[in-house]
Amino acid sequence: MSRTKARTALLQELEAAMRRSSAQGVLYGQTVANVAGIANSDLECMDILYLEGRVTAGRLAEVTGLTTGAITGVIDRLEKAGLVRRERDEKDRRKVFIAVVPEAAMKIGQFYVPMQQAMEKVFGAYSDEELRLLLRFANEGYKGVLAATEALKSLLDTPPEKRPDLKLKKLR
Amino acid sequence: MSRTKARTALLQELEAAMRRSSAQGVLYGQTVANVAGIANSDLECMDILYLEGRVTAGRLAEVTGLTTGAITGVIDRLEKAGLVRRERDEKDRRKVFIAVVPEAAMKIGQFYVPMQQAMEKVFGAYSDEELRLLLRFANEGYKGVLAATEALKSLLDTPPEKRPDLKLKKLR
DNA sequence: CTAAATCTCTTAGTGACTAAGATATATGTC
DNA sequence: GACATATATCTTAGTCACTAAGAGATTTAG
Repeated sequence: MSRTKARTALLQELEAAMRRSSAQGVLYGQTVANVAGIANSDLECMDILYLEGRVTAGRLAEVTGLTTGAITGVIDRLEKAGLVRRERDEKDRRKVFIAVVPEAAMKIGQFYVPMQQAMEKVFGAYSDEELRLLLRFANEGYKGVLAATEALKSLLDTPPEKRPDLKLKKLR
Repeated sequence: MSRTKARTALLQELEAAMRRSSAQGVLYGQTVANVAGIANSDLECMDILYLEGRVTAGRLAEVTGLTTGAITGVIDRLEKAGLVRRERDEKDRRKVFIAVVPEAAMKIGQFYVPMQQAMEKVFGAYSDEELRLLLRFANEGYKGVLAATEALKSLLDTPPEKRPDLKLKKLR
């Protein structure tokens, strides 16, 4: 029992630590947007473009959870700033692909240097094997959060009175 | 050289994986705010109140990076929703402490259940020792991100022409 | 060839945000 | 103790990104 108790405490501490660091990560992003002089959502879209490459406007709406109308605004601003280009799909002319302009986007990349340096320092203290564990966790964590997001969204479509009444383990 | 190369690749993969999962974490938060019917910043403040306990309005502004005026709005909305209470400090009557109303805040806590369940499942696959490694990393990562945020902010105060010209290791 | 579906953009209206300053209280100096 | 300065929150006016609804353009299905 003292075994499980220790683990419970550990899990709780872990949850708090992850929330703290993830909250700080959000703040870092806000600061980058601020320094770069672009809106938060604009930066988020740049991030998606970096991770996914050339994507359609609709895909951006899907991933960010914004309406297509809002995305039009995002792209307008990013295009005006010279950070991305609209490219009509020749196969299906309804679609608009968004592509980053590499040279301009590098200016934004600069603002991630402090973060990269900090992370390099942190990672430096870990062995290859430990890093592999962290990688495994990051990937599994991603899948978990993705699934949780879907579960929560489906809750949105369920009328409140017939929701499966989530049980709280404890006061969050 | 092949050793270092493997590590470089590992670090790169790790960075991408962490960005992905942290981006998805942001989306989870947005979805919670949506389902709960409150603004994003309002939820962020609830989170801070959970992590730090009873704090002043000014502290909320400091931590979120919002102006005090914006925080007034946040608190107004949260108070109207019955989620927090304003409590004037009797020692220093200029200050206003914000305290969560536990019963009402639990309704928000519900929306974190899918996330908790997902994380429980993920964590379940790790030994106590591995979890301790993750905890160590989360704590060090937090400190790193915090420091990086400060470094970036100080960059904001430096006029662009005399910035120490950050060198990019590679296109982000 | 027409109807329905899909993708992006447009428009009008809303709400959270900032900047600047007002208000209230506290602290330091003489 | 009175006055100036500092600190903490709130108010106001104006701005900007967002949503909802629907229009326009193109593709797909019958």
